[in-house]
Amino acid sequence: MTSTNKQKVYEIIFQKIQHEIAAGHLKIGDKLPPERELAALYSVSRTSIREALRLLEVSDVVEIRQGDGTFIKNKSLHQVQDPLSNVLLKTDKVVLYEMLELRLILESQCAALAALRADGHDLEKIAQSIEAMKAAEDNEEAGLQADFDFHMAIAKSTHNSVLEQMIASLEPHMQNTIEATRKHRLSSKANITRTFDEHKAIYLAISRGESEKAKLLMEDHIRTIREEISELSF
Amino acid sequence: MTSTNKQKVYEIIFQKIQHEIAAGHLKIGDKLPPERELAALYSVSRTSIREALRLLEVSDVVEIRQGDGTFIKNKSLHQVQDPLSNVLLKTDKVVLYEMLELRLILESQCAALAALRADGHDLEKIAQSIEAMKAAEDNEEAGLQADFDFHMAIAKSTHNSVLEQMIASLEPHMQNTIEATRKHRLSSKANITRTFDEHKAIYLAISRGESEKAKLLMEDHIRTIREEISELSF
DNA sequence: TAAGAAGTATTGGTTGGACCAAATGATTGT
DNA sequence: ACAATCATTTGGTCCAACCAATACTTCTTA
Repeated sequence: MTSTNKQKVYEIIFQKIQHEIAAGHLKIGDKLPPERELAALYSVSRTSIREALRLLEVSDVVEIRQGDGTFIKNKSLHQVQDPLSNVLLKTDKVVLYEMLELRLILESQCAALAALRADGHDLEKIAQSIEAMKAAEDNEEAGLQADFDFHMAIAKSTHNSVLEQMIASLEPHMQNTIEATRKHRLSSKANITRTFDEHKAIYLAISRGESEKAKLLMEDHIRTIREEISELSF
Repeated sequence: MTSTNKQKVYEIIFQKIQHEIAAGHLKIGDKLPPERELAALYSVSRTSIREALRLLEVSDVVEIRQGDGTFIKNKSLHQVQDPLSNVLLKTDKVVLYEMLELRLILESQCAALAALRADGHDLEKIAQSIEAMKAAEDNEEAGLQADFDFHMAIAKSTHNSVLEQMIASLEPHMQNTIEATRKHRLSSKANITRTFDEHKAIYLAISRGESEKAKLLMEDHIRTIREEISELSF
């Protein structure tokens, strides 16, 4: 994944084909359309199809036989299905609190794991997102993005790509709660640096390898978000 | 591998680069020569180099950054020869353990929340899945389903639809690990009731509202799965 | 002198077409 | 009915060109 989070063509094709398998459209033993046909189907080059199929082969999802074809070998395991595809994303209060509860579970553990596993590069990324948020005081969109980047950087620091993907899949909801929290906090000058301070404290705990403290601070951070959102009217 | 056992060019390049790393010629952090240079070095096309690098990337041996280069990320993975188990699908082992780590995080909290929130109907569903698993001793598929239903019933008992959806999205992976664990346990009569006992203990803790105990029991349950799966992969 | 902007170079990503190689299926001959 | 041959299909490899992201260098401005 590029730092701009733009997905590569072969990654997209890789995911689409896995989705076809997960959805039952393709079953074990089935033969995929030939490469040239897939290229036409997805409107990409045959090279991109080959790269995607290579990923599927390495993932043991397909078996590729020259002169014969590409066959479905196993159900997809690598790619976590988009868990939120069936959950209506709106600011309905119940769903919002459930999301926050999920975040509490996932992100507190992310913080704990990050404290144990973050390397220098990870810590730099986390620090950068904090600085970016501070620098974006007058830029709501940049501040929003920097806030999310902070949480994403911690998820990456766990060095667990599945966990990382799971957090990434929560982005729309997180943007939503971050936006609501920031709006609330911008109403009072005393609150403006609050998020910064909370993020900073979490970062320090992670950088010092204080796993349990990082976990508790992240729990407090998300519980505080929850309290503030309950104050807001919907 | 073709039926004539003729190796593909990108497989050869993949192995050569791994050998370079294993021999110490390339170290973690080192930057590989650019793709075009590697193509000239190995007298193959840039496409073949890209396919080989893709394999290295997926194997987590290198990190590829557009506009920057290809960097050695990990030492060459030890190539496991023929897998001993046909049940455990040849997925990327790292991803499997990452999945289990995610399950540990999510499901232990599910158990904790279920202990606080499960009502009579929830408890009955959990109990039913345990009974169903016991009754399915000679029916592998039914036992597999009942095992998964157990975990799903606990997720439902949290009364958090988002969390429930998240667990449901892990079904393919969970089916896989459940199947591998069950096959291992069926090899010894003493082990046959092990899953039943573990599930029963979790159920009792949940039914008694013992949140922390339910959490710890589920952690132990999943950690045991992890250990058994690591045994199977030898 | 330092910081920021602009320009340049490097390197990975994608495309499309051509050709090679392996496997399969169809056709022909015995 | 079977074997040999040929044609077709489909994956493997190659190539050159172009696009996109990142890093580095140079220039400008305060």
